[in-house]
Amino acid sequence: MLRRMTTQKRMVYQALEDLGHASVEVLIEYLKDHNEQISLSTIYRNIQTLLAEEKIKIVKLKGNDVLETVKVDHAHFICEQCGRIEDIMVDQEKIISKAAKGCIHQIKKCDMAFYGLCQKCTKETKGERI
Amino acid sequence: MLRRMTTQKRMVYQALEDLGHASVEVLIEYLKDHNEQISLSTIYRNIQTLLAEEKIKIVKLKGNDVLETVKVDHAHFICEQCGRIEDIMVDQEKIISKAAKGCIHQIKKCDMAFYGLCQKCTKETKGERI
DNA sequence: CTGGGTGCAAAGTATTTGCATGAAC
DNA sequence: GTTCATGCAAATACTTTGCACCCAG
Repeated sequence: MLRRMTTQKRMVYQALEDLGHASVEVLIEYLKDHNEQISLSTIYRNIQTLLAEEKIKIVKLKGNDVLETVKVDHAHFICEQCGRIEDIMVDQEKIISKAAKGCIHQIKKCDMAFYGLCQKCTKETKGERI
Repeated sequence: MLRRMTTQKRMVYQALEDLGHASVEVLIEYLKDHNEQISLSTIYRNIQTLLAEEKIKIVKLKGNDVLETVKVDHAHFICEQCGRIEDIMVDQEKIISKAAKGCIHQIKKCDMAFYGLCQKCTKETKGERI
């Protein structure tokens, strides 16, 4: 089955590029806000199509599903206070080889998410203490 | 609001202990199969309650949500071939301190999932090649 | 042209909620 | 006894699907 690139599909993909990370809900809201001419069912269908084509992927961060375009391997940082999600680079190869040592299985790749306080929230928290 | 421990809540928690990891669907099926006297809405309500009490948590592995009881920090290994999910131990402290070096944010904890071929599937795959 | 894609509305699923009754503490 | 939890059924998401029409390749 040949996959076509359509206006709507481009809209969905572009929205995810713009947003960086987005839940289905946020993605839909974004598309509506930008007055994009696209129906709900088409959004859902294109999410499925793009997932199947591996142009986007779905990850669970802090208990919520978020979509993102497929990028080079990276980990996520999630601020527990403001909810901000950011990409961070880590040496996945090294971590995988470390983990592989204590593991009888053959590890190929990994997903990582780090949680904590972002720079902004850290400053604000310190400020409160004065 | 005082949280009570009820028969049904115990059933939900126990089922997750027994199963190790389970999607909501599998959990429901398990409870039904064991002829447990519990209604659907109570299952959902207890999942919410247990999550709020942090007695269980929800993680996304290979695109699916799974529930598990809260255990000491561990990572997950997911076999890409058979879907088997297993807990593996890794030195999270070390990984966090490594990640923290290249990051302007304050990292407190992390979630990790490793993907690959489990021991069994590795053997089977090798067998095929002979 | 032709077959995959779209919009709409309707159908499915999954999850939540209101209310009277039952059971922890 | 209170107050929270349960069961049932109804309500509310959220997502998928059937179908006629449309457009990318």
